[in-house]
Amino acid sequence: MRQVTMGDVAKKCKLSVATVSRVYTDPEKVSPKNREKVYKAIQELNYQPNALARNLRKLQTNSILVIIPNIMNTFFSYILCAIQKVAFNSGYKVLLGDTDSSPEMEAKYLYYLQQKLVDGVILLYPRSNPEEIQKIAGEYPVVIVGQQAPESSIPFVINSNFLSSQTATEHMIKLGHRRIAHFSGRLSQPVSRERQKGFVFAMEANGLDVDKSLVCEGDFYFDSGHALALKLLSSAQPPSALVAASDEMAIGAIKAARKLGVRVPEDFAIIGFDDIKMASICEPALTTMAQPKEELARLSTEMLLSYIKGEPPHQNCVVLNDQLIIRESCGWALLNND
Amino acid sequence: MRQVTMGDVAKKCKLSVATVSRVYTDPEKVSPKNREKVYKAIQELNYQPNALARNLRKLQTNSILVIIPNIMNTFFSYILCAIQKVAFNSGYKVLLGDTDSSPEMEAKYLYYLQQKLVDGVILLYPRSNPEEIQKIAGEYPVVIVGQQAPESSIPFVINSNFLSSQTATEHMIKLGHRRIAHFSGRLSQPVSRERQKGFVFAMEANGLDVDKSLVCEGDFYFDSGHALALKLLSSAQPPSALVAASDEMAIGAIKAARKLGVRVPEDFAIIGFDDIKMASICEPALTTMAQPKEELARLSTEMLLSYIKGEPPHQNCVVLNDQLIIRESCGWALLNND
DNA sequence: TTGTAGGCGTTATCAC
DNA sequence: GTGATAACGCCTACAA
Repeated sequence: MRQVTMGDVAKKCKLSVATVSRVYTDPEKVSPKNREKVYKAIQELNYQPNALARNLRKLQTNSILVIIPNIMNTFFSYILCAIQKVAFNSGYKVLLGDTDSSPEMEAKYLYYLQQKLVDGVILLYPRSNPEEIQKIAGEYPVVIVGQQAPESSIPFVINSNFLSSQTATEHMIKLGHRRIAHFSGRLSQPVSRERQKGFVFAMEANGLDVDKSLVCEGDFYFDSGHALALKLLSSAQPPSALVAASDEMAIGAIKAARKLGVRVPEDFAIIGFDDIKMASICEPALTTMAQPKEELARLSTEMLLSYIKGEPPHQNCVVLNDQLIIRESCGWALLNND
Repeated sequence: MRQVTMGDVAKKCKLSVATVSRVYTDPEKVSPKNREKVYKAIQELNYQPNALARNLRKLQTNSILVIIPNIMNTFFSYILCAIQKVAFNSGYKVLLGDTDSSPEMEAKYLYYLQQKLVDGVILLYPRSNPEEIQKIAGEYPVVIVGQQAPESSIPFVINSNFLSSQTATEHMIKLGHRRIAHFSGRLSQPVSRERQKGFVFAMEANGLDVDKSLVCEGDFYFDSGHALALKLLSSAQPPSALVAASDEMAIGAIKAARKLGVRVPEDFAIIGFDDIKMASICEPALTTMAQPKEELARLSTEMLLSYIKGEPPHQNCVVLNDQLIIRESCGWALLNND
């Protein structure tokens, strides 16, 4: 069964394809009478314009690609969801690029731009090297989320990692902790380094020793937090508090503590980062630095879309603030109920 | 800067576009010498074939659309992730269609098929009415996951909802419970009805009364489980056990119990459905019926792709079995440690 | 306001 | 093995 084309519609209502086309692109330019005729023919033939042809003609796809480390993490899936909503409302489709945290996959996805498969890319927490990214992003619309693009003009949206990590650490210090551990993500990632620096800075600024054995490299995932906490808590001099660079690691640490019979927050206070869904549900509920996920998503998408349309962007680089959310895992309530 | 086309490559190596094209589609048919020339020119010009043109010419996109109620739920995001992996390995791209559980959105996404934006659709847990779906699925490749397409020939992959719900309920009965509650999803969805029926069947088959006030309609989400449990547990005759049709609702119920000082599983045993990530992490860890997510994803994708390629499918309808995963929330360990 | 016709960049079918 | 050339279905000057 051959596909119904504009030609068929045109023939049916004895008008030219140009007129039919105009009904879609600029209905005002068609006389009401003919417009009706066209609508009727479209209806009768159950015609739908072929997006492929339109795309080729206009050399654009009206779709964007979201490159994302791992949609299983609710932090990412939340952002993805928000991006899709904004994009959809602007008539853009979202192609999914889950990289499973692999730089190679990331690179492969970036080449979709060269193949004209998508009009632009939102790159979340990139893992591949900056040159690779710059090569593509120099020629096509790319917005990076969660990482500053150093010495390049790629637009980005990030949160205040250094500052927030500092805030989290100082929260623990205020609660009286002196021996505080920090779990970072892979230090190959700038985000991880920023958060670690914020921790170290806060410690030193408050005249506290940073015990190197308590500053550990994880990978943002649950298992690494679990393993690290297990090790630290069974050591000779366990810390009394933990600043984790992700909620997943923080929750892993909670589980580790429970396994060892260490009470949270009484014996071991924990603060996370991200505010994933599980943070409010786990036991005890996790105190955390909430990232402005909605804003991150909305702004980056809006930036990308105006970039695609060639509009001058309102802003190229945005730094958003995180928010400390106090729940149970840090012992604030304990202290303040006394 | 004009885009580099095949013509440019052809000119550069003094060959025809046909030959250049063949280097991509059928390299064997080009003499090794010319093949080299073409590769070199491609390299020098940094040429990438334009997918739009290719798509139009071949009238296919090599991409599929996954229509999904809510990617924030790790059950769905897990499946999505698995689908994407299988699709990617077969050279297919995945377009994301998060419907936020809205039938209208679902319908809109289905029309991507008519617009030739995608070659096929995997429809997860559809919410719109069967006629609507049938209209499109009759003409284009569609595979449904999680719902049987009654009296239509749309291929589908489901799990054994009735049976599994029965298994879950009988597990509770074996543990000695008599007054058991059931939380279903929206009863407008077949999945919900199946699971509810399985519960009722198991109760009656074991000679137990089904107290209507304990058979409650939720919506699969956390909040509904929380609210329903709160109500039931504060009633005059609270149940001693709960069979929930989703892990989210089950975890909501755990939280509700904790809020009321009801111990899980000692005073209130709970079993969930799905085996989302949080199930193994929450406190107490949730006993649940694990759906074969990986299989669901793999099979549906393979079915869709062979459907798209016009191959005769190995199978049109697949029913997979769930697996009972015993953790802490149902009290099995309690009983068996005695 | 409407119609004609030339692309958009590729692939596939012919001849050679 | 290679090269012209006609589609694929739509959009948009330009002409009428």
